[in-house]
Formats: sequence, C-alpha cells, structure tokens
Amino acid sequence: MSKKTTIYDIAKELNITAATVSRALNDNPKISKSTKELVFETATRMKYEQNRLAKALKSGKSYNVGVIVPRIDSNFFSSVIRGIEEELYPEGYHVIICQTHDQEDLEIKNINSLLNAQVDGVLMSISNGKLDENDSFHSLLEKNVPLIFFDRKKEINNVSSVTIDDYKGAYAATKHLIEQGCKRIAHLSNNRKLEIFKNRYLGYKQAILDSGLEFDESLTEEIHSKVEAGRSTMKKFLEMDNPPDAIFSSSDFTALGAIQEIKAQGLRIPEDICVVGFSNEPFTGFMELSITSVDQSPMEMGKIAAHVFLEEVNNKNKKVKSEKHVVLTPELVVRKSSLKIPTD
Amino acid sequence: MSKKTTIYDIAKELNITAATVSRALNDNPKISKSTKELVFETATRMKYEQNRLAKALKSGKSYNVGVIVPRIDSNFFSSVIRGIEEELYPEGYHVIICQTHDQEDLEIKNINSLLNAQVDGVLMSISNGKLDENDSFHSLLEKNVPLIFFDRKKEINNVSSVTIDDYKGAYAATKHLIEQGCKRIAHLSNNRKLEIFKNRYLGYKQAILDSGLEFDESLTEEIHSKVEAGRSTMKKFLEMDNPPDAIFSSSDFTALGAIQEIKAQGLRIPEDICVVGFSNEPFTGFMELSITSVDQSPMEMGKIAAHVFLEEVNNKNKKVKSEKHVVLTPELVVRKSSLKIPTD
DNA sequence: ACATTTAATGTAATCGATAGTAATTTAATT
DNA sequence: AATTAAATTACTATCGATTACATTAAATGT
Repeated sequence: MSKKTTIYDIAKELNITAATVSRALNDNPKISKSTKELVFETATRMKYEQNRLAKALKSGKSYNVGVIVPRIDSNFFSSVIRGIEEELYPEGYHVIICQTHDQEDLEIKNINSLLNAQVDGVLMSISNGKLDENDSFHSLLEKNVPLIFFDRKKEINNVSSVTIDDYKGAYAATKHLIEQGCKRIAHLSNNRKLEIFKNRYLGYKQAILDSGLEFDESLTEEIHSKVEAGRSTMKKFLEMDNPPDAIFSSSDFTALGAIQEIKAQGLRIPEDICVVGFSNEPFTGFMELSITSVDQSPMEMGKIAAHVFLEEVNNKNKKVKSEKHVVLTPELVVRKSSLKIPTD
Repeated sequence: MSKKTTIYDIAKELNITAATVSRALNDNPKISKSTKELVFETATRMKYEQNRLAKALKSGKSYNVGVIVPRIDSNFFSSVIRGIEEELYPEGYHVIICQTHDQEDLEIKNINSLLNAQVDGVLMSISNGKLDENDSFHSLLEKNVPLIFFDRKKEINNVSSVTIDDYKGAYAATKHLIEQGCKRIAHLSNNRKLEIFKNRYLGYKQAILDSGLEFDESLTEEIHSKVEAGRSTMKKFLEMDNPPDAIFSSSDFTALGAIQEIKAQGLRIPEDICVVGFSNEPFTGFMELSITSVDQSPMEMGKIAAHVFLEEVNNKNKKVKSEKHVVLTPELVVRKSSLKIPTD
C-alpha cells in the first residue's frame, strides 16, 4: 500500500534536489563522487525503483518492441521469438507478441495496436493475406518506427530484413530427391506472392531443370500450410494418370498431410514416394517415419533480427538510413522419408 | 518527422483549454455537446492520437499485462494466450509474453522484468523448477499487482486461478483404459509438487482402486514432459518382469515417446499396449496412429483467466479481496491408441 | 587580495494527459 | 430586473524523471 519511492523522496531525505538525485543515479560526471555514493546508498535503502512510465514519457521511448508473427504455436516462430528475447532483454526492452493467423485484417489491427502502445520498433514476419496493395506498414514507416522483417519479408525501401536463402534450401532439397532417383517431383507451395514461397518454388524448379528432368507445372500447388490441405492435395496428385514419385513441400505440416494420404492409400515411403518438408519442426524428427526437412536456424534468425533493430534505434538520430539484408544459409536434414539409398 | 498532435495543439486550434479537450475526448458530461463535436472533428482532422505513455504516467497504469508460461511452442499454451488476448485487447490492454522454459531463475527474472515494465497484472502458469521455497510471487503480491494462475497453479492466499479438473480428467482416462480391458496401467507423471500433476496422479490412482485392480507404485514415474523422457521410461517399463499393458501419460509428448518405444520393440498399439495422453495437442490427431488424449479447452481457459483479471483490476480500490477459483471440466477424446473395443 | 576558472548543485521547464477547484457564462426563478 | 442555481469552461497542480540554464562555492591564477 505504501507508495513507491521517487527521486523526490530521496532528495528530501538527503536535503538535495531531485535533479541531483537523477544525475547521480545516471552517473552524470558533474556530480561529485561523494554525493553519488550517498544517493546510491539511500536509493537502495529506500528501495527506489525507477518509474519506467515517467522515463518513457520524457524520452518518448517505451522500451517495448512489437513482434508480429503468423502464429506462435510452431517451433519455428517460437524459436525466433526466443532468439529475439535473448538479445533484447539485456538491453532493457520488452517484447509484445502479436499473432496474425495469416489474416490481413488482424495484421493491420496488430500494427495499429502496437503503434498505440508506442513501441520503439516492430519485428515482423508478414502474413499471406491479400498481399496486393498491402500498405499496413506505411503507418509504421510514416511514424519513423523501425521495421525489420524476418523470414517472410517484402521488398520495401529502407526496411531491413533477416531471411534464409530459401532458393538454396529448396534447390538442395530437390537435388537430394533427384539423387534418390526420383523423376517426378511435385511441389506443395504456398502463396507465392510471399518471397519465401516464390524462392522455394524457383529453387525447386531450377534444380529440376538443371538435372535434365521434365518440369511439370501441374505438379505444383499453392495451398495453405495446414495438414489437411497437404492431405487433400496429395489425394489429387495420386488420382493423376502419372502421379509423382516425390513431394517437396514448403511446409512440414503439408508434408505431414501428404504422408498421411500416401500411407492411407497403401503406398510406401520412401520406396514408392519420397517426401521432404521445410522448417525442421520437431515433430519431423519424432515421427516413426521421420521426415526429411530443411532447417532454418530460427534462434539465430531471431538474434540477428534483434541485433539489426538495435543498430537502427541507436542510429535513429542520424539521417543516413541504410537497409541491411542478412541472409542465412539453411541446412538439409535427411531422414527416413526420403532416404531410398542408404548412404553408409 | 512532424511531431504528433497533442491535446494542446487541438486546444490552440480551437482557442480553448487542453483540459477541456481532454474532457471532451473522454466524453465528460460537464462538456457541452457542441464543443464535444467540435473537438472530435478537429481531433480527427489533425490526426490526434492519445499518448498512452502520458496517460500511463498519470494514471499509474501501463495497460500492459504480463503472461508467463513455461513455453509458447505447445498448442495448449499458445491457445491459452490467444484466449487471453481476445479478451484483453478490446479493453485496451497489451500482453507481454514471457517463457520460463521450466527454469526457476528465468521465472524470477521474468517477474522482475514485468514489474519493471509496470504491468497492471500477471497471468501465469508456474514452472516446475525447485518449487520448495518459491517466493518469486511475493514481489508481485507485495506491490499489489494482481496475479492469476492458470493451469499450473499454487495455493496462495488472495490469488485466483483458472484450472481444469485434472483429477476428473485423469480418472476418466484411466477408467477408459480399464474399460478397454487393461489390467496393468502405468502412469507417466511429472513433478508432483505441481498440483496438476499431483491431481492427475491421484485421479489415476483412484480409478484403479475403484475398479478393484491392484495399484502398483512402481508403474508410476515422475519425468519431464519430453518425448525422449517418455521413450526411455517406456523402455524401462518394458524391461520389467511384468510390464504394463497400458500407459496413461500426463503429457502428450511423453505419450508419443512411449509409443515410439513400444513400436520399436515390435509391440502393437492398441492390441498389446494402450496409450492415453493429456492436453490434446494437435499432433495427437495427426498421427497415423492417432492418440487418445484429454482436452483442456485452452482458449476458454485463457478467456476466463483474462476475465478474472479484469474483475480484479476493476475492484482494486475496494479493499475486499476475494480469490476466485474457476475449474473447467476436461473432456476425453478417444482415438486409435486406446481403442481395443470398437464402440459402434 | 582580487579576478577567473572549474566543479557541484539548484531552479524551473518539459514530456502529455488528467482532475480538483475557481471563474465565467447561461438559464431559471421569483 | 435582480438573484440564484446550473452549466460550462478556464486555471493550475500533478504524475516522475530529465535537462538546459542559472547559481553558488571552491580552487586557481596573477
């Protein structure tokens, strides 16, 4: 019930001014060593704690950072968030997490909500709603709030990003399938207006072309990253006259759906059909039939994104705006679902 | 670059006082209808937005709420969080999410960090670190910050909670296994200093005793909720002279680990061994061998927890402190892993 | 001894919104 | 028209920390 102690209380106690107390606590060089010590002592004795709200008002900084992701219940995003937190907490920032559930209206709501909370910056992975005239970021940029994309980015002036080389990851995954002897490799994609899915598609396509195989557009589908969508699309594939003998999926969840359908139809994995996913979600390793996938080092991604943010806020005064684009290299993790030919 | 418009700007524009503007915007009855309209118009025209930091300083409320969970990458917790957000966002609150990773030091750090951010309340599911002399909550209670437990609670004076009836859920799950003809039912538990795990254990035990089966303490183990822990414990069970014919697990993840080991040893599920998990994580339904589990209606839990919090902040002035304990009823979802006897 | 740095602290305004109280205008009453 | 009540708006302090500017005291120089 007792009110919090403020710098005024300390000042009164020591018969000095609040300004002096403030300076002392901030280690201002103009304050003598003796009073500094005195102030520090009484501050601890009186259990003083700085009022962040007051500081926030004065400085115009809230020391809150917004993080917007499609969802948090995937290992990938929750790991990125953990990386961000580990980097930002020591700097005194707090993280407000928002989920878009891939709905653009929620994305806009979240951005406004974060602006309202006066966050010092926003780190986000954009949703795949209607991407056409998506100017929900403008409100951020107008207000000069640093924005950093991670994973799912969009090419915007003055906006930095941290991504993986999706093209390379997809190329490696597809190449791997080809080396396993697969000839008709299908691709479960997602909204290709999003760069990550476009690049995965392109990497897949190029790997096929480079290997002299026939590229068949009808073997690619843009679907949601849901188990059920993967399953129903796989069903369609299997009804073709000339069904695929491998699936490269942009998502581990759709890969799982495909596997369910393949098994349900009595086909064998990897003997009849090989499957490769993307993101290296933990369950891909848990399954009895473990799933080959592409790891994106999410923790690392989060840490770097946070680091880029810190650079930007610290340079905010300087007019020299520079965008930074960090690209991480993904790693193919080969498991049972695609291993026809034992390597050892 | 142009600074934000404040109520002073509006006041100057209309030749009135900032106080009047403030009252008009807050729909104070003492302000005439005409000036209210005028103020609202100019506010929109000048793109006025309330400075939350200023309001926070004045009111002493940050309109931020802390949520502490062991981890966010499980469907259960992320769903609870979503429920909380849906309830709190419309009231103008923001949610700061913290993960403890079941480490007590992180729990303490998070609490301090949230206090530092001057949150208006904390909703938490406690970790299972060393629980003995856990007084990390005291700092919250001392400062009169509302604390609400959900799922993983602890009995503390004046602290409300929202949980499920773990005892009942466990009882139903075990009863179900008995009805399927299982005689030696093992239990994968977790730290029973946590009420939820203690209650699940008790419900399991009572169901066995009520059915006249022999209760064998050696068939219960306290382990971490990790796939690997479930697997290794199952291995131990299978090495017994008289191994179990069913597993009731406090966690879907350990249930999964058990299933992996059972299959690896060439045993059949559910014919040889039945398995039931807890939490109804999505993957329990995805698996080819779908897993029977206990649903905890996490969204609902989050919404109710948020609601209880709102009640508490709105009653904060009143001295009458009352704790509220909401208990939800869980639901058993029967799937392949335990269904020996087809019901239809 | 007096002028001039230098060091250390005090004074007061500021960030933006809110609320108690005073002041003014308007409406109602006799 | 005069008096009073009611409605409306203005004035000013406040939340707690920060900082430009002013002031005092001590130290140094000539």
